[in-house]
Amino acid sequence: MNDALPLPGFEGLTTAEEPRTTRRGPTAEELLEGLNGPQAEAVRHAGPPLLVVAGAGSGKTRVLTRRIAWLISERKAHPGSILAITFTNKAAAEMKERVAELVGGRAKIMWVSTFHSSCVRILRKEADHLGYERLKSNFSIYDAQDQKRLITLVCNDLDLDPRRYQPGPVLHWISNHKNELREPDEVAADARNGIEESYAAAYKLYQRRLREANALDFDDLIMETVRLFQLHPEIRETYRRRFRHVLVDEYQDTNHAQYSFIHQLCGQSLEETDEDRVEPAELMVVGDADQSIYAFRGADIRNIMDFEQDFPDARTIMLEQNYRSTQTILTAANTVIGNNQGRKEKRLWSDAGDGDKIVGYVADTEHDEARFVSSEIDKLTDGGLKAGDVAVFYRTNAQSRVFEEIFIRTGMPYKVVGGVRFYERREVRDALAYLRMLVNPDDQVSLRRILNTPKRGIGDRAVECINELANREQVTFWEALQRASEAPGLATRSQTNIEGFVAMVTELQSMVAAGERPDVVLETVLDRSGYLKSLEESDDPQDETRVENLGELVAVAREFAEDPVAGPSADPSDVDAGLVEPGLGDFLERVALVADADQIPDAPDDDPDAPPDQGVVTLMTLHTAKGLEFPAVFLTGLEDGVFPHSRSLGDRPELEEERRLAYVGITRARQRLYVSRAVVRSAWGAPAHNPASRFLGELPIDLVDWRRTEADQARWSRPTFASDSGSSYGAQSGRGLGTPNAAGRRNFTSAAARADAAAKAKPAREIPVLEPGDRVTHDTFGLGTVVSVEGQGDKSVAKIDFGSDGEKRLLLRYAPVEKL
DNA sequence: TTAGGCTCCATTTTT
DNA sequence: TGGAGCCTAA
Repeated sequence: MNDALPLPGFEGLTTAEEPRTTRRGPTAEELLEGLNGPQAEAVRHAGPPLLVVAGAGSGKTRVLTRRIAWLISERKAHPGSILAITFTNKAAAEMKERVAELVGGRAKIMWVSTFHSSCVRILRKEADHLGYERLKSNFSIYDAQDQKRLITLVCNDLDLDPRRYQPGPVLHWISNHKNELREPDEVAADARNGIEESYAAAYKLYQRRLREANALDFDDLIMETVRLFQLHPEIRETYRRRFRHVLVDEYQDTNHAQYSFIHQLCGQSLEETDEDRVEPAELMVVGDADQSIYAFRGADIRNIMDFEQDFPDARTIMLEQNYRSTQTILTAANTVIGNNQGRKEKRLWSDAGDGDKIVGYVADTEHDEARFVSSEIDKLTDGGLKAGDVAVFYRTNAQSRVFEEIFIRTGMPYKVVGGVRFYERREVRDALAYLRMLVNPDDQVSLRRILNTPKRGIGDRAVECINELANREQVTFWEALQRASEAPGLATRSQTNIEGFVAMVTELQSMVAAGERPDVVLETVLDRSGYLKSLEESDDPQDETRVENLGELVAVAREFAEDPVAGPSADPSDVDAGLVEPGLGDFLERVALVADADQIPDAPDDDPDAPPDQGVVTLMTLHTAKGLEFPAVFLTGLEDGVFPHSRSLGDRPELEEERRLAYVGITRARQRLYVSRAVVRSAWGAPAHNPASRFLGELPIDLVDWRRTEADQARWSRPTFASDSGSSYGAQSGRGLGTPNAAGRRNFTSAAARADAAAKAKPAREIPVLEPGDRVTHDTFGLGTVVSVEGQGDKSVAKIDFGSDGEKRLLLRYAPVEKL
């Protein structure tokens, strides 16, 4: 067994300084203790690639950590030969910690991180081969916001009609191609029509601009690493030699590029003739196709479905025993997910007993729903549960507001996970943009962002002139700024302002060059740029919290400067090996890769006002909830158009992804599950009327205890409406789906509630039976032609082309549509 | 060039 | 409902 080989090419990484006094590792018995058959088998497995199909709550994290410990202490694997890839930085930190508990400090040397972090480390190390001269020390990593700014510039330069080519779709298109590892030229050659040509042109220029800015976006991090491996087999072999054990968590969420990365390391060697060829690393992937909820960002469920074909001698182990939830909850989850087609059957079971029934509630409005949730939480906490045991899930971040309002009113401590994250706040991004352009002046996006922030009299006109100079002289934007006097048509006033700016930046850069600590640089920047002052002098009350946030950012930087190894996603192995001396660039890299809500010391929210030991109620989106569990879970907003989201209605794959999301939500609950919906929900101003989510109908009827149903709702709601909210329900959109345009709204003369009840029990109006090609008329959109029809009865949804108004997807039960 | 008022627009999910 | 971008006046 070659597990104990030294690490060729990584001589710097030895375990020599590792404390030899570490207690003896755990025994085999200890490592297998408490595991069931399949779990133990996965831990002990050796040899061929292994797929562990891990149902929700089946203890996969435990299996992963035990296996890593097993590799180290039983199979004598060098910890440095282990590469474990997790989905979030948080998961990585936890895993590392838990392995360290088992085998001691040796665990530090493992690579445990996300795909992105791993790739950054490889790129840094191998930067010389990539042809970006300065890549090694100071490239910027562009996140979605930066990408958006850049693509806007690009589309501008290409004179693309901004209405037709919006940043979002263009970026999405580019991202898809990057994930498929397709270069711009390749894509351009395949373009079939004008639109695709424009997209390809945008891709090409975008990529060029990235390069000029010494920047990589998130997709590049993976793509460039794979390309590096493909172009330089000798580098790939180095890593193949180093990483003898590769473990991938959440495999169902990998995209094609990530799959290729894994394949480079663990596939059969490509050059069969190569004498040096290295046996592929031992691979274990863990995942659950039913929990794949990231297709929208390129995750390819086929990666896990086809694992056995991709790795021919692979073995599969199924973990179906659930240690988390009651049988009631599991049965519900199984039934719902059973509606998806083409999945591999898997039945979770539990010996925890049936437990309580699922509680259902139909609310009048979203406020009513929030009240219900709040009062139930009160009952639960009275009954001995802690606030921290409770979570409220919703589909979109915007839905958190009603809950926050009621929790504030009732004094229930809570925290919202996700939402506008710390690193996405404007002031934080501004500050980071300053730092980024100091480290990497070619970073045009950052530079432009802060050029006139705070206002220093360098407006659009001036930027335009500089840009022109840059293009004419073929120099970077920063170089052009330094030569502002040569810019054609630049006002003297602007020129003076620019010179002042350049002087300030130059001075700050010398600080960075001198190796000043990140926190010191940051504080100086905030001071010298006048940014802090402009906030302090502002009378906008929001700016007060902005100042506080900047203080927080300085604190983060200080913490990093003092102890770069501590904190989230620390990768001490490089630090230990002296490969990294933490400076401003490393701080920025860390921040770019860790833009994750729960990593942020948002302690002010968490600690002070929380009653000791009680914790706080957690509010989050279903996506954020993946991987977590709570004794009591509220699944809210179960309405067609909200969850499943309106954009997924009528598209089978997307709808199935929504269903997997429901599955994820349900299986987060340990003991108690609540499902609720609101008949009327205010979305962007006007109240909208949503039918019950189809997922509610998929729950086994005898498992749900309906506290309040639509029938109750119809019976009781009118007085509620009159006393509760009087005025606001006069005019309502009659359409639950489609675009709730302000124009032509249809009045519900009676309470919306009654209309819904009537529509549900016995349609108030005949539902028109439509076929593709039928001509129809709509109260708002006028004449249209039916494109397609899905679903039946009161669930049927028609896609109708209204000419200039575009195509709409309408739920026929509500849509004011008549067949002609 | 900027500030302030205005309209209009939009709402998935994120490493 | 709110935020972001546009236009106008100074």
